[in-house]
Amino acid sequence: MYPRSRSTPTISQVATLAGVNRSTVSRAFTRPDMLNTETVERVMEAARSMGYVPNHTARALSTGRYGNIALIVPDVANPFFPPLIRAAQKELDRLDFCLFLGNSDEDPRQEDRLVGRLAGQVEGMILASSRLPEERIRTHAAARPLVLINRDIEGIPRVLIDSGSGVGEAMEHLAGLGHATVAYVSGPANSWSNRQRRGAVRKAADRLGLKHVVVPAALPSYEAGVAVAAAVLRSGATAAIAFDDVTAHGLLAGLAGRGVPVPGAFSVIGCDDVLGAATYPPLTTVSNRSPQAGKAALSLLMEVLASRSIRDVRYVLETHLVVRRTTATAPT
Amino acid sequence: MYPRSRSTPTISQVATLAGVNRSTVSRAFTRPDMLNTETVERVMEAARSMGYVPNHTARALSTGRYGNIALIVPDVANPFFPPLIRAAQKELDRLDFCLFLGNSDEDPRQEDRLVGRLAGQVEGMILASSRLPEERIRTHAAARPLVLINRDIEGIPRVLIDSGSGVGEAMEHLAGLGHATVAYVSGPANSWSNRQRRGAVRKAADRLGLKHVVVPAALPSYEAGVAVAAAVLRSGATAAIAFDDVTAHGLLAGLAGRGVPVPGAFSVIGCDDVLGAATYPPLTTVSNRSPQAGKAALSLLMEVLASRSIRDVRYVLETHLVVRRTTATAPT
DNA sequence: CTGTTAGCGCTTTCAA
DNA sequence: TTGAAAGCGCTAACAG
Repeated sequence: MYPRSRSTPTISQVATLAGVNRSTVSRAFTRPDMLNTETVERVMEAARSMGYVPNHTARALSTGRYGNIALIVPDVANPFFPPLIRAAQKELDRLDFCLFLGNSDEDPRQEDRLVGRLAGQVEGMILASSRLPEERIRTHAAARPLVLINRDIEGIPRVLIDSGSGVGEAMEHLAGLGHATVAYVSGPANSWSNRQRRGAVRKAADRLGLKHVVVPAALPSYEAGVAVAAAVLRSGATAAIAFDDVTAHGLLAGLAGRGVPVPGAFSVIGCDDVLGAATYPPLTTVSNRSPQAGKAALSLLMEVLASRSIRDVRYVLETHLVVRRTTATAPT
Repeated sequence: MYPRSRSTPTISQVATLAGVNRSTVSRAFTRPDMLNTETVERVMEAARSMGYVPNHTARALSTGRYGNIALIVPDVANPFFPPLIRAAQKELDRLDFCLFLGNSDEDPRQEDRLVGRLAGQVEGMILASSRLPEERIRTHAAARPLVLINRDIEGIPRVLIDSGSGVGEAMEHLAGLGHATVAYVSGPANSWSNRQRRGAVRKAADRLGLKHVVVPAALPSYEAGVAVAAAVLRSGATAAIAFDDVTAHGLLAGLAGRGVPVPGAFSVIGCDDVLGAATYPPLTTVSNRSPQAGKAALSLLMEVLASRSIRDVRYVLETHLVVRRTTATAPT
């Protein structure tokens, strides 16, 4: 059996033993400077002798300061997020905060549910790549400190990884290699990053005089990438930019499965650089800024917490093209 | 500013709107069966219209049930853990629990700090691949429900991924290919999995009449794998089994950098199958059971919570060899 | 400096 | 089936 909650000494018990009022015990722990030195000592001695530890939950309920924040992501297992989570954690440790992690499984309803469940025990939240409709996000943001990653909503503090810059470079790279039409393998419909990347492809295509087609993949997953290979080939493109590295990786496999040599017969570019040089051939991709995004989002959130007010911050992280070995001259 | 009273509706506000007592609202959420069906509906309707969600913290203070559990891992960014985390999350959602995530950064002191910080707000914790000394784990386990993953301590409920079975198969595979001496590239010194894998290599080597050498890698990381390549080559082995896929992947790169063709001149086997077929050549490895481990650990923890007592459960998940393309006949 | 007095938001007897 | 009332453990005005 584990010691029941009853067995944990409360502030009152300590107060009785020390012969002071409960508030004095409270102050001995939170503002010892307000108290007589020997009073503090007496209280601390009593506390120590009983093994008293302040109850985090009671304190949180009373102060509204939870010492917790929540980070909600669509899929922990998507390699884009772990570095972001890790970076956020690192900052939180310094601040003596705890981290709630939520996994929405790419489902807006699940995400909404998580926000609700977590709301009562955190001081603020970070929504990474939120799939929620803008209106829901605004509602939540009005109720509590909230910072967005890769979601661009005016009036809500947000950190954006501008893959547009990198995607632009990718298009130039492709144009330089003589590709005339490129396919964009799209990601989740309600993903801001997806819209941004699709837009960057279109804009660059116009600027560079290339043709482009959009080939939708259901989810950002390896399997979806494999499945989309046929459609990509059918599109008449000689190169593809995929929503992310995971999808690109699947596409690579799908292409290989159809006997299409990369980069000889077809060029592929990913996004987010999460696979490193692990694919074969090593994937040309757009750089990854997710750790920086995690850190920046946390700093922003802490600022908001400190000031108790929302500034309309829009923090943008630039990306660039990382050329590896899945791109080459267009086939003739 | 985030208005305090306006922000999150409380049970009282819902009660007023629904024209019932606070306790009735409470019951509508916790024991609807105790109430008149239409009362429940009226309350729920009011709650929905205000966006009311029960406050976890207040509930916890009142009931002593926190509805939170903590999962501590050495490194979220190590691909072994995200699937495990995801699996745990999925179960928790069903149970309406929230998940605290702790990242110890492979540092026992940090892990200890996390346990302390989290202890006061969770009903139980799961320590995955804990780097803590046994004595610290026992202390923590005595104070609260605790389940271990990949750490074998008698008397504490634990889920073990038996990579021993898979490593044994790997050794047989290598022996069948004519390799006479194999290197084990070891992982973190205080990792149970590492000890287990090293032991399995030794045992199989004895059984099969092979020679084996242990080559230590500092951390389970790509970089460490690259760095260890020279030592592996120097060891006289013609094949290596690495502590995990990430290390194996680095080793592959290190070998390639030295002009050693794999599998022609050297065979490599990983562990945990976290890279899928993403490496080149696709990595022969030992299968991954981490999602099952996450799910099992959570079930175990919930059992402990329900029974309020510790059973000495030792739940073992078997693994097997996944042959891909980094192993071949020993060079002559 | 320290005690008094209200709560924080919710659950849970005990009555009605 | 529902309401009234008493806390859960702690903090925070407000006195003194």
